Amino acid sequence: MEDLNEILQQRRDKAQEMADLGVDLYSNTFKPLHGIADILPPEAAEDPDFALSAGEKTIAGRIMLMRSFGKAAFMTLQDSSGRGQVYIRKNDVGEDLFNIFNKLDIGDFIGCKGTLFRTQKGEPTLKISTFKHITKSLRPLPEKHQGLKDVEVRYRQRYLDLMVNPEVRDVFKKRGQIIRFIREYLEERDYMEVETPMMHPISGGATAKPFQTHHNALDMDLYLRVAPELYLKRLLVGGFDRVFEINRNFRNEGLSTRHNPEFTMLEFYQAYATYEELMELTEDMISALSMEINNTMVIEFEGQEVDLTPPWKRYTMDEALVEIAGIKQEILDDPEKIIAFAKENHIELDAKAGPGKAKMEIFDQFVEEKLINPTFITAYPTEVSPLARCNDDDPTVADRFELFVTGRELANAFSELNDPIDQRYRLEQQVEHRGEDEEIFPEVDYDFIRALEYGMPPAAGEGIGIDRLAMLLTNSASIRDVILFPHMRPETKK
RNA sequence: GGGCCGUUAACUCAGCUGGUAGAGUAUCUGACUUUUAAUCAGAGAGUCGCGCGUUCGAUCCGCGCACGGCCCA
Repeated sequence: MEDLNEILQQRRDKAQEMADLGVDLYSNTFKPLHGIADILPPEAAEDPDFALSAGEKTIAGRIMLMRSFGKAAFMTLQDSSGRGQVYIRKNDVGEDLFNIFNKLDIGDFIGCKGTLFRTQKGEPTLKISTFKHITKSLRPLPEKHQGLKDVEVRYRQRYLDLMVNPEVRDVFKKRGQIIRFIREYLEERDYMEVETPMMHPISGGATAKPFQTHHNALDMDLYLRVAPELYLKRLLVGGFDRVFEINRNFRNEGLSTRHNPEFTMLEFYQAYATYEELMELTEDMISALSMEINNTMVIEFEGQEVDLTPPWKRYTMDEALVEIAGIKQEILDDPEKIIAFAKENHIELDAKAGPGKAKMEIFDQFVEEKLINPTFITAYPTEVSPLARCNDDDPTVADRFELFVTGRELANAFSELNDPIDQRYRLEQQVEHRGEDEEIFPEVDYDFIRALEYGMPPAAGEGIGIDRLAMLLTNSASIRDVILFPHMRPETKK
């Protein structure tokens, strides 16, 4: 027998009493016809001249609040449209139903029929002519004013968080709108949505620690994908000129306010485009998205103002290091001095790391966090861009950009390398120069090389972190606030 | 992995110099047919995260562990 505390036991006792009165505690026969906030919109409460809809209304929802007067009561009901007030009187519903009403708990679902009116204080309200109990709640809801604050409970029991914290519901509604907007935006531009494998025999497309798994029937090891890139490019080879995928990537690395082991990426590829055209597209898409979601291009994030109005600032990596970090150009021009500079600044570098890697690490440490308004950084060292096309005039840098906003990387894009000989060489170099890290498994994907040998049209491709984009547009400090069920350690039994 | 902080009733939080625990909400009982943090009267509700230690005595001090948060790597 479960050991129940007082409140849980009282709820169960009341449930039994209701059952004894002939109430089906978990019925599924009531069909709501109206959304609560649709017939009782918040603006109607503000505006005394707002005309309430006439006729009988049929709603269903969870009881969030109750104010009882003995023979009458007000309740606040909540459904997916929002909240609204209902009024019940013993005279209106009769003694039998009112007895059942007296057994209701906050948290129960009920269905109500009635008509709309305004109370003496002007609050639009549904006057109940009859109601039906729909679902019993056996646990008490969190406190009605303070809500649920304990972040651990909010993440572990997100259903509670969503139930009682309307602003959390809004964040996830916006997340859905963001993804829908991006889909429509790309489809309008003749991009086709595709799905590529989540389980890869070779972990490729990015340098990251993968999760490993095993297929029993085939007796083969597999990796959860760290990026879909190599498969999407195969589709360019196959003849789909514009493709995109919005899906999960998995990286077996630490957790932080910006990292969850599974996260959502948009990747898209466009044949005959260059990284410069993708900068234009990115500016246009994200600024339009901000208008769609927040009706403004000037948003607040963590107390600072961020202006998403295009055009956005552009720097080459060297320009950013000189102008923002104040590093002398002569250091950047000399591979030995760059590595020495990194070491002087306590940046740990792998023994085989070259000047490009050092430059990137210096950038991460001295520049990244200072890029608050959206900023494109271009001319990345080719050394750290194994899948990108080299610049025609300066092959030491790649035709690549990354986008930074609020000190965070938001997007990474480049003109794609489509020379199979060069690609094979660069991937083999990557394997050869792999670090001492035992948890990454660099391996050349020779089928990808073979695909390039058939000929991939020139193209540009980009990845945008959807979670970080959602953070930006919902003013959320932690990635856990935009992921419905963020990764947590197992709950310890209390 | 390191540093700092947190964990007390279902929820939000107090708890002094170590002396065996409090409030509001929620719940229960009673009153109340237009409230909206409804009101009024009364009541019940706790393994003070877990373990060990110090002490006559630990929610409080020390050590360890678990979970979480923030910062750093």
